[in-house]
Amino acid sequence: MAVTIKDIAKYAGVSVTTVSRALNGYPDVSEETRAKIKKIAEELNYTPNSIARGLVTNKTQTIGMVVSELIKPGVYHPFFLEVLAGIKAGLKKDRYDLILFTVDPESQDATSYEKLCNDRKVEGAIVEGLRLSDPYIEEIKGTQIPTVLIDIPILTDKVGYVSSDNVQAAFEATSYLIKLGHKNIGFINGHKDAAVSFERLEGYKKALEKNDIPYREEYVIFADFTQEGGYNAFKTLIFEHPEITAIFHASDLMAMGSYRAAKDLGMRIPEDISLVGFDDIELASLITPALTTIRQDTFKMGYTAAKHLLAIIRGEKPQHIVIPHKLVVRDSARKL
Amino acid sequence: MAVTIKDIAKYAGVSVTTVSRALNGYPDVSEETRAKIKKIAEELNYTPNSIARGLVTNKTQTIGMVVSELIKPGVYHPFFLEVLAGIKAGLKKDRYDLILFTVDPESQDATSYEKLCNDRKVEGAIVEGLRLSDPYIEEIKGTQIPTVLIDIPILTDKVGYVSSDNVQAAFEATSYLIKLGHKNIGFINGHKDAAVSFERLEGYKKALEKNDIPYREEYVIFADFTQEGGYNAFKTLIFEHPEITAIFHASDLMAMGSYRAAKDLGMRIPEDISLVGFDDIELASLITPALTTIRQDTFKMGYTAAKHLLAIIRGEKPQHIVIPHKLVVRDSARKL
DNA sequence: CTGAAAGCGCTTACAG
DNA sequence: CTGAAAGCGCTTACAG
Repeated sequence: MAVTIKDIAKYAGVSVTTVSRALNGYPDVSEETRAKIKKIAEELNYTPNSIARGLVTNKTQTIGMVVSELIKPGVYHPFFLEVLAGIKAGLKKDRYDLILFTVDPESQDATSYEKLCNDRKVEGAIVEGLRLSDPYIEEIKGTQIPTVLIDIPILTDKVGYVSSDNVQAAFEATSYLIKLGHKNIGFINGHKDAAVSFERLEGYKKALEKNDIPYREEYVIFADFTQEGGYNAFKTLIFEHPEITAIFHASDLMAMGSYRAAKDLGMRIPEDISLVGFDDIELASLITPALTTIRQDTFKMGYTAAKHLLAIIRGEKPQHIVIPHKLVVRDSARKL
Repeated sequence: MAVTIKDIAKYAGVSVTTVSRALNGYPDVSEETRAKIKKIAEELNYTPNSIARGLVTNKTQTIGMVVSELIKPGVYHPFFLEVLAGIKAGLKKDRYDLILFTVDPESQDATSYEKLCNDRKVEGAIVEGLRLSDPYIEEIKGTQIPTVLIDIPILTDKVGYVSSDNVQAAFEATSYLIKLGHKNIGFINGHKDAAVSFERLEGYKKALEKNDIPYREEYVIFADFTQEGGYNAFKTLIFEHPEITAIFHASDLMAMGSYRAAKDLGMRIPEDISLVGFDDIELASLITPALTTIRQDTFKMGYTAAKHLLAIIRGEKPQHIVIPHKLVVRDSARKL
């Protein structure tokens, strides 16, 4: 049906060996023969069969992307798309293709991480959005499959990861509020099943400490990165600690929840309460007042993850790569 | 290296033929043999090599998703993720995997649609986000590769498509404004390179016509589905036609632009101007006032596209499948 | 510079 | 119910 290397060989009057070598740019074939073969290949509209090649070379030129819960509201949802775009961009030059795996507890029962990757013979995988308690996490710690994680700190001889400097970012956000004159600063954090939550908490604490503001555990609420979580946490914080004048959030989505809660309580932003978010999702600049937040370069996270994965596949040593962030000052926090 | 069917055959003392048949559930193998083989396969942690199987069966159990401009702001961006989640869900039962192709003018010069699909031997493809002027569009009209498009009307013996009833949806949105008492209704449409723009325009016109309101071409502005486009279009409409009391938008993103423009002009929503959007992106319910809009069931669009593609691959006849939409009334339009 | 041959891991008529 | 053999489309030592 489709034209094969064999057809070309027949037309050109050479062996399939020569055709293969000519088309793959091997030097040991005369330019004349190569030209002839190339011309015929083009005329016949030949497309190499990547499956057949994959079988013999044991390389598929494919990497996997493993994510959980694609559209359930969660940590990574807001910028999944940008990370994905970054990954695709990072894979482009080396002509790797991307196969997308979405996993859930049910599928994970049936298929281990290694099996998932081996079934499709991906040469490596990028993993995003898994909770720390996810069964794949333990497996990845011991895997021999080249893997790069996003925002999940695991480093082995085959596994690296990419993330923002969450400690530093949270430190900057909190310091900014302190510089504005705030002393009673709440923190609406993500859930305890994400490494970033602990890192951001650490940054928050560091900023307080550096400015001699005592850390008060009751000012910190672990929500779940969602809007609803933020909404409830805001109310709790304000009811129980009316002296709070500013709140730092571990995600913009949770900050959106605070906007809603503030409105419900008749509080004005930033007159009555100053808010700072994390992520810089599209919404952040569109809402009124525009949200001051930490921008993560999510495209670059994806791009870097892809490049690093390719490097690991080539045999380089996995690393933790830090992607620069930035505090974006808008209108949701005021000077006290 | 990895364990193969041959290893199992050796351990079990049978031929590879029998192993293959036992593992694939063929009936013509004794239960005793099958049990033994299955047990050994499990013990050896055997994973079938899908590449090898693909080579002989000429089936890859893979479909492609073709999109352009993943993160550039555009029509499909706001709900790409949900469509994708729907596709994954639709593919799950039949155990098809998804390989993601992103295309741009440069890549399209080098690789035709057929070549893109044939290179990876995908059994079919779902296409989303191509402009009508995209070179792939013409190619898809003549392709023999099973294809399902999203929001792009092409119907051949191998190509079907899935979309909302855009005419009806725009008709309902406009009718809603008319019922509220509005007579001078502007329409900020998408660009002319999308089929949905023309369909929505038709629905807008139909609603006016049905209510004996003359259609005024100057009330319609073709923007580009983006926030900036909406912002500029709003200003133009309001400056040139201050009698306008309501505006229907072909996307929520453009409606967001109108929110911003209204704010800049000191106009209140809905007191001074009533707005209706299209899509129901997350933002729509979060912004103040919450945006009245048309909700598209984008998850279902993806799910249906996947199921339909599988059907076409099985030999069924391609169709145009319509996904139900819904007018979601919130606070951005008022009774006149 | 070129070709014959083996082999990648599987499936599938065909024969028994 | 089971096996020997051919073959899917390619790559790659090896020999010349």
